[in-house]
Amino acid sequence: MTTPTGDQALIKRINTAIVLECILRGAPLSRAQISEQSGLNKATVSSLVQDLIDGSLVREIGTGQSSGGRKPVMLEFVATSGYAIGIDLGVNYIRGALVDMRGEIVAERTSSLRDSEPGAAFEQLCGCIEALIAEAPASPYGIVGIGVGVPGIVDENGTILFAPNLQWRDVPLQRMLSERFGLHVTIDNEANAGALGEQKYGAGRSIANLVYVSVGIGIGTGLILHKSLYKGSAGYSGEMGHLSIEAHGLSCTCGNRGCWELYASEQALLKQASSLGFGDLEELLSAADSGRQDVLELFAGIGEYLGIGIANIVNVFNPDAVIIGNRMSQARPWLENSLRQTVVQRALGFHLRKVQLLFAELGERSAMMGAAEMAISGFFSRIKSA
Amino acid sequence: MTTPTGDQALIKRINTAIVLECILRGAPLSRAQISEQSGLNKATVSSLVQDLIDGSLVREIGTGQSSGGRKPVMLEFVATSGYAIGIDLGVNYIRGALVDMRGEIVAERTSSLRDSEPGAAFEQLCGCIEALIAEAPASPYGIVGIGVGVPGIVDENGTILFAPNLQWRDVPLQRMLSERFGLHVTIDNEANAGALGEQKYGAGRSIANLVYVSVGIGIGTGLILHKSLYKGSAGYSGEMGHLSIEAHGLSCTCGNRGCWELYASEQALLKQASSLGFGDLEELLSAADSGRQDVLELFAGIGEYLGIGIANIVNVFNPDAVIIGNRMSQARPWLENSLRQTVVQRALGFHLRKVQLLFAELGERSAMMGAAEMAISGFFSRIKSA
DNA sequence: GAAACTTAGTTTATTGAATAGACAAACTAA
DNA sequence: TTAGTTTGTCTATTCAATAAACTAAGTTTC
Repeated sequence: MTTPTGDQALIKRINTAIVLECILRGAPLSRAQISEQSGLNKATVSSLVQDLIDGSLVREIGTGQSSGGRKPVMLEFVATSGYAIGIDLGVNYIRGALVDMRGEIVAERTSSLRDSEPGAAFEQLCGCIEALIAEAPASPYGIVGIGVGVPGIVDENGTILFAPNLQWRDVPLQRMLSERFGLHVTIDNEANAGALGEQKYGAGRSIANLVYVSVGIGIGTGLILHKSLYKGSAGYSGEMGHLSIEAHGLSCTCGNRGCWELYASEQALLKQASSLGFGDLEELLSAADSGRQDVLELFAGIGEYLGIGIANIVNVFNPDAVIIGNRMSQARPWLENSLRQTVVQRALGFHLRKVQLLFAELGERSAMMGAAEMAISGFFSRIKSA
Repeated sequence: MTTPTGDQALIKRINTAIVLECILRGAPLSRAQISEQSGLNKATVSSLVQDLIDGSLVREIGTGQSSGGRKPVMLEFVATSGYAIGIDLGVNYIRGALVDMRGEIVAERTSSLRDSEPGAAFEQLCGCIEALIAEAPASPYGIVGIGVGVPGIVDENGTILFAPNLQWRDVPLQRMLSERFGLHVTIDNEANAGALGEQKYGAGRSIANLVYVSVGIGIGTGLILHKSLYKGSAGYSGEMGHLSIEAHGLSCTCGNRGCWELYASEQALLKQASSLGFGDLEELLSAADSGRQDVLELFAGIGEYLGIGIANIVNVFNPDAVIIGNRMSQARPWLENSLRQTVVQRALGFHLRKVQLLFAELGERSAMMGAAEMAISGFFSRIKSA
């Protein structure tokens, strides 16, 4: 009633998960190797592997190299046992992908958001999802779920409480999508999705504690602590864009003053750049690329402010890595120096021994891949508890 | 080898823990009630309870009220099955307690630290521990462990890497104490210990996500996320005293600028108060108590700066509660208004719906009780895995 | 006050998961 | 060929949880 009680089914779930994990990590490997790596008895492994084969999640792919005895039968995860949809719903675009169970992209669609009003945007979103579903090959489990990253605060029921740049309030996107498609739907904010994406498929692969800093129009952060997303008490932690770094600085629409994102986001950059005659990030990037001094100084300034906030993050979380993602990560060449210098100057020495400063490997796909990962891991946790 | 594999012993450990948890929570209750609350079968509960009785951790205390059938045999946890030592090693004091397994204080000793040089302090600490051990009644498990909270950064091996106000560096306190006493020793920093103490025995009882802000000479924080201490990658997270709240503010010894503790700690208060002719916190408290206007304004100012940092904490962690502890919590009557006002003004509205702002209930005993709790929970996790 | 119900806790037989160890299958090396 | 090795399965055993029957000890009802 209260706590999940322990019985034999629990053991089996645990051990099945261990076996599956071994296969996912170790690519082609034999039952004997799984037994050795996991510490499980050979007989146990055989039995669990058989169940996984019966469940179409694993298959035999012929014999491997002998090392002086009987040849091993190699196993691999069946990446095509099902497919997941990952969506990055941006302020002015929709980016979606159909991925297999290993996160390989099978189909991808990007379109600009024609009308950000909730009703119209929802229809466009559904269109994108339908098109992706139509491209899915036949598979044992079909579409295992839909994950969506959104630029706003999401509660534990998948309702978008507030998306400032879309001007949305209280949009129950999870319910809407699951009613429409009859599939499992997970909604989370763009930064959490990005964090998951980088942790699973990108720069932070298998790092236990990392902070993903999504620097776009605003700044969002996704926290992965002890290998899992930390969401706070009501599901909306990580609003670090509104960390105050100047107690008596600029007033922010959030009610606070001196919020980080007023100094270090794309918006902050563009505001300063407007007096130089630049209108968007792309123009600034190419100007920097061609070496314009004033633009380089602009980027260095943003880098410094990013560093101030990141030093705070490092001091608070002592993470293994901080990953800078979203649009601003494209400016890496012109940010990195001043950013690193500031962090080294400002973070406590003990932390610096270990923390890595990384840039997103998936580029603009971090959030989309993370959204897909939410769907995939949702599927795995369902089959584990069934 | 890698992952802990699941077997029947694991089930038994899990279920024993569930049963014990029920008994710890539900005070006197019967086997039948445990079965109902936990969902475990009556027979299973009977068997596990018998093991716990054999292990002296639980005892029968006679029959209870019948509700229309056979009278139940009531069970309770044997709080005196063992004792733990909890120590708060301060900058200028040593506070220690002998507590039973339920955290009731059996004996307590406080002394001022005569000489903060590591060798001398260690001897005084050992003296305190010896005296407390001598007061322990005979019990099945004896002294189950020693927990120590220290004002500094501690690594995963219980070595004090750096304690600025004690001027200690690289003191392997855990090894020193466990060699001396032959007991299990846990060391953690004072803020982590305080967080644990308040979460287990104080204002934050059974709250899942809380941030304990220890406002003393400096500011430290202890993070309890998902009901367990979050320690970061190397064991020293939570250095929020060095969160920069004024990007271009005062220079701090840590290398950063505008650190929170330069504006909101006891040290900050005393610095401002010196021009008014006050030398320590106690004088200021009594002046405030007698209504001196300038002193009240001083406290209000500190309250505001505390609020600025706490608003940041709330935005970052979305905790269920923030608990203000250590010496400055005594100033609650004169801080609370300006503090609450600032937090309400600066934290994002969504968070405020849920977050509670609390003051430490254990007062100066938070860290000591948390240290004892570290020893007790260490004991429980040992008997679970044995 | 006896019969009928209720509740507490134990006993018994069963289920199912993991395991050790025996074993068969399939290979290498000499 | 023969000896040794490695892989994977089979068999008997152990152990924890469980359902169901059962004993024990009450209360309620008429």
